[in-house]
Amino acid sequence: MKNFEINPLERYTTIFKALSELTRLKIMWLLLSIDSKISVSEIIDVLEESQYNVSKHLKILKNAGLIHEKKEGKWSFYYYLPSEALFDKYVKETVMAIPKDLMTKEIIRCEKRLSMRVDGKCIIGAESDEWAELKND
Amino acid sequence: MKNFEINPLERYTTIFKALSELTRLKIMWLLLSIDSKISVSEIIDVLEESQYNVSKHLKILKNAGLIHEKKEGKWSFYYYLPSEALFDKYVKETVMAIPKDLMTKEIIRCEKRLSMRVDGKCIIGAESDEWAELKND
DNA sequence: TTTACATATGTCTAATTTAGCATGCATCAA
DNA sequence: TTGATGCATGCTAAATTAGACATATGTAAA
Repeated sequence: MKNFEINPLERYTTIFKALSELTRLKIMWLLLSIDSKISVSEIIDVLEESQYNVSKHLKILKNAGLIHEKKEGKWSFYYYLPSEALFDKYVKETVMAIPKDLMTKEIIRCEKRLSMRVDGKCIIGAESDEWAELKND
Repeated sequence: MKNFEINPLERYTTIFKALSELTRLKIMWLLLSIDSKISVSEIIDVLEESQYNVSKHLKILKNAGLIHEKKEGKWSFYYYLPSEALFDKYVKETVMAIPKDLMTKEIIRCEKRLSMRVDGKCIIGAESDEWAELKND
């Protein structure tokens, strides 16, 4: 984690930088939109990105303080936790102000992927046949 | 100027990227705060950055669509022009939500520098003795 | 028409960032 | 215990970015 003691303004540039990359912006948008946590493999499926990229981008978002992580068994779940800070609230509003139709594909794939959960839990792995059947509709 | 036709989402990542660097964030904050245009040499004096850096960072902000430019004689003035787009409005609110006390030095230097204008015009150059006397108070 | 000034920009280098690949480490099931 | 799954991370090369320096362009003043 970066040391913001040296220059407190860096906390803000770090947040903007975290949102300055396409995959991270998509992840952030999804986490702000779905009112639930999501696992790494689910994000991999939704965004069709490599496991490496998703993991690393999640770490950058997390280090910026934008999202949080919770481990459950072998899964790592990431989620957005509303903050009381004014800046953080506006960051959320800003990202949510991105026109929804630019995220159509991501929304559809995310809904499909999350609907495969059993009892609200992420059960099915990234490479499952069930997802393979669904994902390219 | 970047071609946002390829992926319209890049318009948004480009804006976040423009704000992800310290000097540019300071410039943006100042332009949002001072309800007036400001010349390149005034910014150089206020932020104590090189002419090269200020020019280049201004160009990045301008290419992101965050600020605008107006040439007057040998001066180039930059300014913020409020936008009707929801995203742009929230970007402004977000930047303005940065605690003011993190910009104290910049505020003071900017007020001093702008007070040196004559008839609202930027007259005195960056290297003038008058500014040299004031700037290190 | 020189000269000074304000600004932009091209080149080089160093630092940072990104993706691909491979590997390591848990956890869980068989 | 073995193997499979979910995830993190170290290494490398490629791409991007930032700053220093030098120079070019345009304007205004002498």
